[in-house]
Amino acid sequence: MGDSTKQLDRAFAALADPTRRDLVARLSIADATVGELAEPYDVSLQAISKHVKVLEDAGLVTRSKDAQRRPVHLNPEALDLMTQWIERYRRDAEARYRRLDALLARTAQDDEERGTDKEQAS
Amino acid sequence: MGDSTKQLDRAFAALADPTRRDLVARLSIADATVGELAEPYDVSLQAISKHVKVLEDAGLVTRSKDAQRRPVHLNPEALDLMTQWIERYRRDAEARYRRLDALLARTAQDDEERGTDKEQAS
DNA sequence: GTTGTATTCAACCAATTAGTTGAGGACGAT
DNA sequence: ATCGTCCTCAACTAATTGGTTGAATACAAC
Repeated sequence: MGDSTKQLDRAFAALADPTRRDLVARLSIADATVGELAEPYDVSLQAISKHVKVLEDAGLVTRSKDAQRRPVHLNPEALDLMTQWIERYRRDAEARYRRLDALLARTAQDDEERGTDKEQAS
Repeated sequence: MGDSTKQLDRAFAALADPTRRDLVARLSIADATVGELAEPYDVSLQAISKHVKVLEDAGLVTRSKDAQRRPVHLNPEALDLMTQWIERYRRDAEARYRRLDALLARTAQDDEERGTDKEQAS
């Protein structure tokens, strides 16, 4: 199992939680310490610390050291990895459906021209 | 809690599993029945059926009825919803870091021009 | 050195999840 | 009507997860 597999596992799992998505949204505006991040929620500071650790293990954020503070910093490259995975397959699927739609439209037009309603093209 | 919140919860959680990501990858090529999907893996058919249900509850796939078969069909729009969420915040973060980098570069240049190496800007 | 602040570690609990096996439902073919 | 096929439902298990509280660490400041 490739290494990027586990990375994607963790990244998608990390964003599956609404609190963690909210943290990411806030970190896209500005870096913040764990304490600052925890302030708006009515869960314990430790719970938020855990959430940040999940984001960190997923590679979505990094932490630096500033005295006893640990400023959390969003890592856009990890987000980019996710979109690239998704977009690859979304594009394939959409291209396929466009081709299928075009084929169906052409077939329907042919039928109409021939005045047929329910025939096999053999 | 918004409705799109739960949708995103489920979609991200669904793609957090490597087997389910593999299913999505294969469905981007062609629709397939549960039996066909299950064939390559060495887990039970029921396990794959459950995985497909998770993808379905997340809105990532739909199922039609063809006799006793249930062809599974990838839904690119759900994937699009995910990329839109991610890209919004990725763009914000990257724009912010670009601005910060530019500022730092400018400051470093100013320092150099003044011949200073480690000074506070008041 | 003692105090205060910022954060993590550890142990625990309840809920969820990915897997199993066994039974059952829906449908086509004979 | 019965048989085989495709698939889901139900019940169970083991592992993971999001939350809790209490103790410990790291550092600045006094």
